[in-house]
This record gives sequence, structure tokens and C-alpha cells, in this order.
Amino acid sequence: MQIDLDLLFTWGAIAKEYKKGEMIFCEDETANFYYQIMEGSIRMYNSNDDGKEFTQGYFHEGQSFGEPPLFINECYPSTAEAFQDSVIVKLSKEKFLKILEEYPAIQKQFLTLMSRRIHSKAMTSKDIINQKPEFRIIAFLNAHKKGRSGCEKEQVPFTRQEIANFTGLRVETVIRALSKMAKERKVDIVNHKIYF
Amino acid sequence: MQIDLDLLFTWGAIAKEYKKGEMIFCEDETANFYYQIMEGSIRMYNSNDDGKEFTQGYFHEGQSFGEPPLFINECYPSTAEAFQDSVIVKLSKEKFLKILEEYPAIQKQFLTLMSRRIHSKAMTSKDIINQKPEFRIIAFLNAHKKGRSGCEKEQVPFTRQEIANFTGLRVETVIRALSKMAKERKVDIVNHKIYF
DNA sequence: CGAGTCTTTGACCGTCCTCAATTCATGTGG
DNA sequence: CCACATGAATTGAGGACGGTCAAAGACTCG
Repeated sequence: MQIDLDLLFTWGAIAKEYKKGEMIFCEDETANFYYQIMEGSIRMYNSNDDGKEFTQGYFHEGQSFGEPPLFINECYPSTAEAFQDSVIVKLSKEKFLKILEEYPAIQKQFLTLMSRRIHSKAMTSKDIINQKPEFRIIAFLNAHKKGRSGCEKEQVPFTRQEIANFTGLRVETVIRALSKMAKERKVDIVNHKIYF
Repeated sequence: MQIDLDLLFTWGAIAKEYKKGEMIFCEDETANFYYQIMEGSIRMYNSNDDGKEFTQGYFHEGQSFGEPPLFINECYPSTAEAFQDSVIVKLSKEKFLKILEEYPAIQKQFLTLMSRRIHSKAMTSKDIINQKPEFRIIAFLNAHKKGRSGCEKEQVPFTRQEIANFTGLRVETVIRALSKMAKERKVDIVNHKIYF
């Protein structure tokens, strides 16, 4: 959990519901709020002229998102929308920055968090640039696997389109790569569902 | 300037010279030092099996680099090497973290810095994934332009190979894209030198 | 002047994208 | 319980673009 919910509410935060697909903020919009997920998950993405989308990342229950622009007075570089029905806590930028002032320990946590983000973004771009479709997909699957321990394959909760948007490939390419991988037993596919 | 040099030296930092091409730290190595550039510039990159390199970014005089792993106890995700002959100030991780404790203002600056990095990495991946070679190159040129004001084109201080490494393209592709862009006067090329 | 690096060009190839049509899975209402 | 609507997954054909390889030209710096 990023910031304690009681604390947030004490400072005037409010919780808001979003339906799946609803937009939370939009590319190039000014950043005025701190957001933290109570329930559900959200997706950050960019879309370009031809309508093609690139997913920057997914965020889940307990995580905050869209903070960097708050620290540097920039607009959002991407759009955020609810990936499932979600409940999100929202606090004004001013109050949020004040909390950080008051609680140095929290500020430090954010420094850590940002570092982690950079680290993982570095890995992602590396994977995406260099490698073949199959590699990108495996990188995606690894990065989004829940139970890291289990030896059994788990169902992947993403559509092929979603994988495509994250890896920068096209749906058809993802489909063909996945079927090949299924033949080689790198993944299992039963009833169109992917297990990894 | 990131951290005051006097302060760094007071805490026991030392300056070290690196010749162009010399390695400062290496992918997968444990992070033990804080680095800040006094003179010169450095390049961070990954290389993959086939020897192809992907440049994560360039850092210049007055900038620090390779900090994220210090905050999260991870190994370096990339390699850093001197892009020119450089002088670099080096301080042990422990002392560095102590400085942050002592001077909250500095810690805050780093939070800002990390946010800026995330922001620009987000832009970069967006540009790289979505677009055609020409777009990637323009994005690169824009990102690395010095005098943002001038209406006149300035010479680009990168080789085509360097542009290729950053954009994830091949040299030949960069060359062909650039000549096309020169025809359309999006850049000028005289004597093989690029002006943008 | 000469070594080394960078740039250029051409031919060829393979991969991934495009487009279009079909099948499948799921859920809803009659 | 079936018919239908919707969104996802598939498949195939065809083309374009960027990668690969090889060879040659140009520039730079000592």
C-alpha cells in the first residue's frame, strides 16, 4: 500500500468509482491530483495518429499512478483508464505535496518507487527494442505473472490485443507467435486461453 | 549541478578520469557508488547476444547517473561507458545515502530528477514503439538538441551508428531515412554532417 | 600519407504488417 | 433452450519495409 488510506482521507481525499474503460486522466492534460487504487486496476497508454495504442503499464490495487508529473509540473505523457471497474482515491496535488513535506519517510518511499519504475522501464525498452516477437511476448508474460513461485502454468488474464498493445506488435503477429510457442510447449493454449 | 562538489569531496568523494570508451560500470554488476560527471559525457546502454547495442541515454557535465539501483538494492540494468574523455566524481553508496538523510532538500531534488527520468523514458518508448524510422529519428534529434530556441539548424554531434543504437534501427536504415529527410529539407546534410 | 572509422550504395531476403474473411466463445433476450 | 449479437481469435494471401551482407568511397587525425 502506498499511502495509508486513513491518512489520505484525513487530508481530504475522496474515493471515486470508475467503470471499466472510463478515462481517469488524459494525455497532455495538466496533473492536479494524486491517484491511488483501492480496487480494480488501470492501464496507462498512448495512442498515435493511426489509432494504434501503446500500453505503458498496468497498475493494481494498492498502487499509485501518474505521480511523476506532480513533481515536475508537466502534463501527463499518457492516458489512464480503468482496466476493470475500479475505486480510486484522489487527492489534490497541493495536499499531496504537503503530505510529503510532513512525512519524510513517505517522501523516501516515493523516491524508492520512482527508482523501481525507472529500473523496470529500462528493462522494458531493452526487451522491446532488441528482440524478436517471441522474446517480447515472453518478457511481457514474465513481467505480468502473479504467482512467481509456482511451477504450474497460470492463465494469462490478457487478450491478444492487449499483449499486442504492450509489446508494440500486431494482434495477428501475437497470435501466430503464441501458436508457435504452444507447439514448443513454452505456453499452453486450451480453448483460446493462454497458460504460462 | 546535482550535488555540490565541495560537499561531495567533504564526504570523501574522489574524482577519477576515464578515457573515451572506458567502462564505468557494467550490466548486472552490484551498485556501490554514486557517480557525478565533472567533465565529459557518458552513455548508458545494453547489448544483446548478437552484439547489437541499445542506448538507454546520454549524460552530461553536471549530471549524475546510475542512481536508481542505489535506492532499491538492485544490480545495474545497463552498462555505462565514457562517451568522451571524462572526469567523474565517485562516492560510496553508504555516504551518498547518508547525505540524503542529512539534507532533505537534496533528497527532494532526487525525487524530482527521477520523475523527470520516468517522464522522458515514457516519451522515448512511446516514440520508438509506434513510429516509422523517420519519426524515431526526429524524436531522437529533438530530444538531444541543445539550443532549443534558435531557428537555425545546428550540427548533430552523433554518428549514424549512434543514432541507430538509440532508435533501435540499423545504420543503413538511418542513413537511408536521413537522405530522404534531407531531400524533403527536414534536415540538412553537408559533407556527411547532419544539421537539424 | 595512411590507418581507422564512418558513410554510402545496391541487391536480396525475411519478417511483420495489412486487409479481408471466417470461426469461435460468451452472454443476452425471447 | 435456441437464435442472435458482440467481441475475440484465426487464417490466408500479398506486399512493404527494414534487416543483412558485401563492397566501395570519404573523412579525420596523427
